[in-house]
Amino acid sequence: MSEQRYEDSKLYRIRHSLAHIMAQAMLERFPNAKIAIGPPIEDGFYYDFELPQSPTEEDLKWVETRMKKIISGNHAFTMREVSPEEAREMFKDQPYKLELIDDLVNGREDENGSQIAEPASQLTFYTQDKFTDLCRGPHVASTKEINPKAFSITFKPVAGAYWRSDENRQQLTRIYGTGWETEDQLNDYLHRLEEAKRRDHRVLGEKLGLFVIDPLVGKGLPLWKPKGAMLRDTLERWLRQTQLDNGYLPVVTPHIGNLNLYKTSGHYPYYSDSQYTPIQVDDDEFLLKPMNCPHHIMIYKSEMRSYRDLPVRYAEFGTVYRYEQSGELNGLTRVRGFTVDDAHLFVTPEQLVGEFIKAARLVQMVFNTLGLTDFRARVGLRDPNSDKYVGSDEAWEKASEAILNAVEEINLPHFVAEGEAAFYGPKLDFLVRDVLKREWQLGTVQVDYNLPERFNLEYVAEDGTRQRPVMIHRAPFGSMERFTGILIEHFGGAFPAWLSPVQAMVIPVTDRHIEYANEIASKLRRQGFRVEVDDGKQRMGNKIRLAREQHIPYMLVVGDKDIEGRTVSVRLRTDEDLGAMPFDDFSAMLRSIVESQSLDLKV
RNA sequence: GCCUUUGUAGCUCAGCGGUAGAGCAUUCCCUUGGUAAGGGAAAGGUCACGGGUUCAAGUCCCGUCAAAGGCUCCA
Repeated sequence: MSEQRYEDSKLYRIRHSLAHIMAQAMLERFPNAKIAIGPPIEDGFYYDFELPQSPTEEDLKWVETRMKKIISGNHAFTMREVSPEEAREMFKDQPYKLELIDDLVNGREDENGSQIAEPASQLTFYTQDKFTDLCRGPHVASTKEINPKAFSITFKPVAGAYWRSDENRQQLTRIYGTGWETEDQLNDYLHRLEEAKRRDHRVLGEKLGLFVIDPLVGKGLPLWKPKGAMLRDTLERWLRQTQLDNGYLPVVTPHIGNLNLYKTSGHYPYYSDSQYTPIQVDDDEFLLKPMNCPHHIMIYKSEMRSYRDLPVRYAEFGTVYRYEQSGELNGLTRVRGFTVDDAHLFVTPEQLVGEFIKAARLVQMVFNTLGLTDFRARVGLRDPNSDKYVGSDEAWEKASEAILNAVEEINLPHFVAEGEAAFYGPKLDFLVRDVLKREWQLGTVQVDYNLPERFNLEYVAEDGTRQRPVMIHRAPFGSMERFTGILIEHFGGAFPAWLSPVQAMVIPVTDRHIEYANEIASKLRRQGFRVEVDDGKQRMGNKIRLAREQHIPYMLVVGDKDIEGRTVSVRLRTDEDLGAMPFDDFSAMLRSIVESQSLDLKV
C-alpha cells in the first residue's frame, strides 16, 4: 500500500483553505494590507502580509473569531480559469500578486537564468465567500468541511519573513496557524508542543544543571557545569578510544592562527563574514581558529610522507570560533565557540573510497549506539550555478563520485542536495531534528581534493614519484555542543547509564545510615562509577523524588535491613523496584550495563 | 542582521501609576522517617541596564543588552 501524499490529503486542502480564510479575515481587519502567499505546511499553514502596523493580540483574536464565523457560513470554494489580463486587473492593488502573475506568465527563472517553471497562459482563481485568491489549489469544496474548533492562529507569535525568502527584499509579517480535522487532533498537537518544551535541551540544561549561557561571558558561549561536562567528557572519551582503536592519531593545535594560514587554505575570503575580527599583534594578524583543517594540514606537511605512511589520520577535539549572526544562536545547537570532534585523513586516491566508507561506518556506529535512528543522510553536492567553490571540475567530479559510490556500497539511505557542499568539496551529512522539529547537521564526512592542492601536499609513491594525497574531513558528532544538545532532547534528560552524569544516588533511610551509604558510594566510585550520596536533611521520600527529577538511573536506598544483609535496595528511575540486592550483584549488574553501553537500565 | 514578543528573588511565576509578593531552592530549629514533597522560622530583589514623562514608574514612552518564535544565514 502506498502512503497518500500530503498534497493529496484532506488535511492539506483544509490547511490551504484556512490560509485563504485567514487572508480574507485579515483583509477585513486591515483593508490596506498587501497579501503575498499562504501555503499549507507541516502541522498547519501560514500567510504573509505587508501590514501598516504589526497586528496585536486583539487583532489576531479578532481574526481567529472572524475565521470561525466565515467557516460556519458554509461557503463553497469555487475555481475559475482566468486570463493573465483579468488576473492583473483583479490584483492591480496587490503588488506581490502582480509579481507572482508575471512569473507565472513568463515562467519562473532562478537568478542564473535557468527555467524552473513553464510559462502559463491561463491562471486559476479560488473564491470563498467574498475573497478571491490567485491559487492553483486544491481546496475543500466548502468551508463546512472545516471544523471551526480544530484550528488556531494565536498559539504562536507573528513572525517576520522576507518576500521570496530574499533578505534584500521587503520583510513581511507571517502569521502561522495550525489546523486539523478534529478538535482532539488540535489538542493533541498543542499538547505535543508542551511536551516538546519539556524536553527542550535549554530547559533541561537548567533543570539538570548541565550548562549555562551568561551574557557577561558572551552570547553563544556556553559554560559547561560539572554534570554537563561529565556527560560531554564521557562522549569524548568514548570516541577518542574508538578512534585510537581505528588507527587515528591524536594531535593538538592552538586556538588562534596567522591570518595567512586561512588565506592559503582559502577559508578567509569566503567566510570573513562569520569570523571574529582578526587580532593585530606586531605586524601580523591572527584569527581565532574558525576550523581545524589548515592546522592539521601543516602537521602533515611537516614531514616527508611515503605511500607507506598513508592513510594518515589526525584527530583532535578542536575548539573553533565562528561569529554567527545573533538571531541564529540557539542554546547548544547553534553557538559561537564549539568543539569539533575533528579528524583529517590523508589518503592515496586508491584508498579514498575504502577510507570514506570506514569513516561513514564510524558515524553510523555512533548513531546506532545511542539509538539515534531518526535521521536523514544527505549527500551535499556543489551548486552547478554558483562560483563559491574552489578547485577544478574534475576534482569535484571525482570527489562526488567517491561519495555516491561509498553510500551505495554501505546501503545508506540518503538523498542528494545540490548546493550543500563545503566550499572545498562534497560531503555526506547526518541530519537530526530537535524536539521543535528544527533540523541540525550532526555527523559529517567530506571528500576534499582541493586543500591538498592549495597546500601543495605530497607523498612519495611506490615508483618514487611525488603524488598528491586526497583529504577526508570527518566528525561523527559534528560539534560536542550541538550533539550533546540533541542528545539531551533525544533522551529527554534520561541518559543511558553509561552516559549519565550521576549513575547512582545512594539514599540513606535516616541519618544513622549515612555512614553505610558513604561506604557503598566509595566502593562504587573505586570501581569507576559516578555515584552520589544524598545526605541532606529531607526525608527519604523527598530524596527519591529529587533523584527521579534528575533522571538518575539507579536509586540505592539503604537502611537497617541493608546494613544487616550487606545489600542495596535498588529502584530504577522507571519506578521499577528491583528489591534488595547483595552489593556485589548490583555492581556486577551496573558494570555489565555500562560496559555494553546498553540503552536499557536492566541487562 | 531583520520582524514580533518577553525580561520582577537562584528557579517558576503573580503584581501593571501610589512605600516589592507566592511556591520551590538556600540557612537555622524541631522531626529519625523503608520508596513521588514532615513541621516551623529566617534570609534573599537599586523589579535586565540607561534615559525620559509624572507630585509619584516593575507598572507609561525611548534607547541598550539578553532571551524566545520566525525569516535570512550556517565552513
